[in-house]
Amino acid sequence: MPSSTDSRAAASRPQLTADRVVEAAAAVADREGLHGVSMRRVGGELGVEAMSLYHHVAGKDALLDALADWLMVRVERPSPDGPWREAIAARCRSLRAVMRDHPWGPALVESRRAPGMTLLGHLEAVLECLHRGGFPVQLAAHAFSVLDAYVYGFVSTERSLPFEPGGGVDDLAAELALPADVFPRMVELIEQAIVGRSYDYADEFEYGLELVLDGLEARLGEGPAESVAR
Amino acid sequence: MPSSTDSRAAASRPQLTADRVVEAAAAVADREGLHGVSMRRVGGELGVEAMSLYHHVAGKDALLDALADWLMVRVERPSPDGPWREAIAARCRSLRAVMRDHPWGPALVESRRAPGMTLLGHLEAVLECLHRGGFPVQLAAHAFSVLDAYVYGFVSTERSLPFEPGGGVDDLAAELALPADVFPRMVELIEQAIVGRSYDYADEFEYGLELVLDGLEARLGEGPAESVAR
DNA sequence: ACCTGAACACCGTTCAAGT
DNA sequence: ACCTGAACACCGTTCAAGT
Repeated sequence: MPSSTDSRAAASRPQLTADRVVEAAAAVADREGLHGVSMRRVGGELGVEAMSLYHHVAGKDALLDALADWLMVRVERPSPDGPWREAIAARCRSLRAVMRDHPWGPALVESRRAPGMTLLGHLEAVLECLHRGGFPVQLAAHAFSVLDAYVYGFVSTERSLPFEPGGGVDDLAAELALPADVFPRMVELIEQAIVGRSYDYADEFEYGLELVLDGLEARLGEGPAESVAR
Repeated sequence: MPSSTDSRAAASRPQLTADRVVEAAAAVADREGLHGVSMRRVGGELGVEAMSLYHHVAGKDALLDALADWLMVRVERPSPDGPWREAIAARCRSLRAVMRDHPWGPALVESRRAPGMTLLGHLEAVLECLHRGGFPVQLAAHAFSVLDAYVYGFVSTERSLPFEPGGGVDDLAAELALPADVFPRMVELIEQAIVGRSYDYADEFEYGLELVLDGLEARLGEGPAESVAR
């Protein structure tokens, strides 16, 4: 038997690494929300004391930075080939899907100060895709800004809206205690737009996405020369 | 001298009320960020122990709900008269201005589960404005969704972007350690779109806002009858 | 080298006690 | 009625000590 790797616990407990720490943090966040991600609890997830984590991550802030990176790795980058509109639409849907699967995502990304390398690489891929699609630099900046604002905003507001997607909507107005004389438009919207037709909030996402893409396509067609000159 | 209001401290320290507690919380948030809003610190802001707050707010969660309400009170509601586009644009700019003045706003709103009465009243005003502008219910729902997603998303992403608005941008690429061979599009964007012209991120907000409003106006013009029928 | 126990300065909240 | 001190169960982080 070798003498260097003979610790008793090593067999049942694989080596602690930065990656395993981040993975554990993601698991805790998925289960208990961003609020539940504490050094002690992430340590517990790995069968280790909280203080052990400090040998692999600089601190909680660094761990959250790494967790934000973990999230962006999961977002599909737009393929630089093929029509830009399809590629960009696909990456926007992917971004939204990742945030839906990990509801703590928007709040985490929002709380981070500087963008990580994975996020920067992702943005680079988006810009490259737009560039090949014929977007001059200035218009690409606009496109990037409005697209990301829309997608992040959508996933952020989606959960705080009065109607919960997929939930029962019959007693919704009653649940919110929305008197029809004070909130007539709101009650009307809930009744007509949700009750009575199979309301899927995913359709809402697509509607806005197409609206934004239409706007960008129109401005792209207005003539790239003008954008470059001014 | 009256006997009911003779406490010594009462003169120097006005009555503690729920409103004053929320106001103090806002002051702490403005000064130290959302992270700094603790019961103990809000109490300290009022010259009172943390436990005293519990006589006026149910707990920290209730205090944060009230703080989110405090924020929405400051957002200008769209006037129901006049053209819808101007009214809606003004309220979007107001929403953004409030969030700029209180950078903890997006994270706070994002963290709240259910919308407060002030937010509901605000949404009602937006829907009423759109209704008078000729929006059928379904299109109003779309408009409301895409507009709020854009505005919230914009203020949320604005602070986590690589370029800090108003800051020095000359050494930006170096600061981010962005090698031009790995991030060519990014470096190009920073150089051409920011350095060399007076880049104001406020313009970016207007650009996207007009794009979204253009899209809504076009869909409104396509014929409201169709939206109602389907 | 990697892990840990004890310790420090913080949290939100409860509760019995003060006025 | 309103305020508070002590207490409880938590935090992130440091540091000296273990192996």
